[in-house]
Amino acid sequence: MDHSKNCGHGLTEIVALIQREQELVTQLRALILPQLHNVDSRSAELAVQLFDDVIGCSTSVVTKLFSAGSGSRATIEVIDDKSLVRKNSTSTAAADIDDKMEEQARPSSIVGRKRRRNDDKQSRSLVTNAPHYDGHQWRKYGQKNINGRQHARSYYRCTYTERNCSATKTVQQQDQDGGSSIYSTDDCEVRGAKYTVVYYGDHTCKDGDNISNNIIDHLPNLVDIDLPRGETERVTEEISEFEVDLDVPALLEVFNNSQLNWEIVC
DNA sequence: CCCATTTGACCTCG
DNA sequence: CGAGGTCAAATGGG
Repeated sequence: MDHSKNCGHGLTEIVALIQREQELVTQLRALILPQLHNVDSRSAELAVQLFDDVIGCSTSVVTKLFSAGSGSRATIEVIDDKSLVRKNSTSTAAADIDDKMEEQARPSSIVGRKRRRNDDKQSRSLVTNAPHYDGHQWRKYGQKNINGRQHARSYYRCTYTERNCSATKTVQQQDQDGGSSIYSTDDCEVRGAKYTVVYYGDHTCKDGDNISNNIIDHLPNLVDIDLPRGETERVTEEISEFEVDLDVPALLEVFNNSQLNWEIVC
């Protein structure tokens, strides 16, 4: 991949900047939401939506930039795993029709069972240290070992599927350099680990106003780090601690790292 | 007993 | 056919 020496130019740089922005927003959200919820749960709810909107906007920018450039060389890094990301379908209506035709054409070997892939949903991804602090409540429905990855990928869907909420997400812990241990129980490593979170679809479950109120309450349940059972408990403990008494040093560390990355990019 | 998670089987797509 | 995504029975915790 050749790239111009000039800093700050080109699609990839812009995309990298936006990715950084998304990451920072996510971290900011992780910092603010628990605090805010203690003070005013309504504001916390509003903040969740605002954060979502901000991230959604920047994702749209990336999408537009990419389609405008339609360049072949720039690989969108906001989405770091190409297998996760299908192009955002421009013709949703057509896709809909396709879907229905497909439904009919399918051999009905599967009785009353239909598996949909996320391909036709809007996807946006970000890298974060706190994949569980996204303000929504998720239920895990699967976990998979991915080829060439040190850590399994976890699959989540919105808890409120009964309310026609089709939002799903996948969480993939990024590989550590060195790769000496597959499942490190080292606190530092767990804390410093980064996760690629890919969101599919939008939350349509926001209507009820009692939903977001208990989001934060359940945060410890949202721990989705792919560790063997015993270790999950450890992490849960750690997150609880994090929630009750924000781990400011760790967050500062994160922010400091972000600053470093900024310098690299610009 | 209810509900969330785990886990292996199954399905879909490239 | 392999890899990734989803389902659903089993399991365990509250």
